[in-house]
Amino acid sequence: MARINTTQYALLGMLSFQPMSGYDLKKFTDRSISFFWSENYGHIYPVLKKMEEQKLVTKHTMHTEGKPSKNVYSITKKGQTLLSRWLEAPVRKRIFRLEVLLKVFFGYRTSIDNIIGKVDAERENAQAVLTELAEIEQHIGSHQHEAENGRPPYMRLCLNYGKYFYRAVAQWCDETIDILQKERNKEE
Amino acid sequence: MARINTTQYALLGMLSFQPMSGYDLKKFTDRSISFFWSENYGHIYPVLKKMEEQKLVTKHTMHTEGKPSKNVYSITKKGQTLLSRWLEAPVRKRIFRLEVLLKVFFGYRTSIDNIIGKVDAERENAQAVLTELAEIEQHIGSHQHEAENGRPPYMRLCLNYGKYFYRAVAQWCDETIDILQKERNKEE
DNA sequence: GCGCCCATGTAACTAGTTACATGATTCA
DNA sequence: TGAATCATGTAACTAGTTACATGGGCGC
Repeated sequence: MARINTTQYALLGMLSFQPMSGYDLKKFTDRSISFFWSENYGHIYPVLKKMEEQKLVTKHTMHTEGKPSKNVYSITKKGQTLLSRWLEAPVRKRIFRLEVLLKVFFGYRTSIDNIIGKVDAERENAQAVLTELAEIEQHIGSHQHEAENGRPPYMRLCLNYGKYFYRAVAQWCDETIDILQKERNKEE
Repeated sequence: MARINTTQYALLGMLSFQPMSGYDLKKFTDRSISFFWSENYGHIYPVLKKMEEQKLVTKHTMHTEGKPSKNVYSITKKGQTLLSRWLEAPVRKRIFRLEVLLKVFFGYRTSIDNIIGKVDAERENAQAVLTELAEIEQHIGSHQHEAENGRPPYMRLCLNYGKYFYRAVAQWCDETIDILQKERNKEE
């Protein structure tokens, strides 16, 4: 069985843009694609090491004045080939698990107010992400031409997904809170 | 650190509706809440065992004519207390990882047609889930009164989430395919 | 006789998180 | 001098998946 390490492909993809260190990769993830992807150091460093052994990346130590030196990784030809093959493979269906819906589903075992609170927290989170997305959009807006350069606006398409998704979540939260508040009033 | 085993709470919640076996729990998950939750045997059985040791559930062997006998688990008082506490705890933020967006994001490393194909598969999946949700809705529609019995329609609220979410995904897919097809035509 | 559903379980593995340990430089 | 940022890494753990092993009963 082919084992698929999604983190590996995420790192290879980022390195296909430019050589980066483990620290850089984490920063890039957190700042640019955090709304649909995350990584942590405890996973990044071991995977980089493994990829170096397999010659998918090469390591170079870089010294910058006034900063600790760092290990910068570059993707190799072999790495690029592997990345391309992964991009062509079908997307694995990952059944997502929504803890908040599990709590709503078991709502009978707790108070309506508790559930309303949980949904409200979800709403606030969705709003916060939407704000964040708007900021990223503004930021890439000013670099649009350099970044896209006549090619498909892939970053923008990802941002769109975020907007569609979190807007839908916010709407559901509003509707749900409304329904639950009416239920609560009925009880009184 | 308090360790949180979400599967454990999912199982406890389901057992709070009625006593079930490992097999029943899997069936329930697949048939009723698969659009936002999943479990597999390799996780269910060990967790049930662990919960029995901790006296959160009790096991009884049930014999049914013409069927293999099965181990039916019931939630205990202690289990109910733990479930309530979990329901009141804040929802843990689980950053979801969307493989399809990762592929879109790395679109420059492959062909537009490949990306269009991936998005199209996503669209078909969303449509299929929407159909499935409609079927579940129809099914619970006929049992509405018994199930909800004047209490908040929690199942329905979960279904609504699914509808909002997959409709949003389908819309994004349509829009994205449209944009990418125009890009492809530009290239020719 | 075959395929499907019922039913339970383990072993091996892949994936991902959290906590800890360490230490440099910059800036207020 | 202390907080923030830069930078790398390991150990221990939690979570989740896949494959395998086993076997009975039902309906066509």
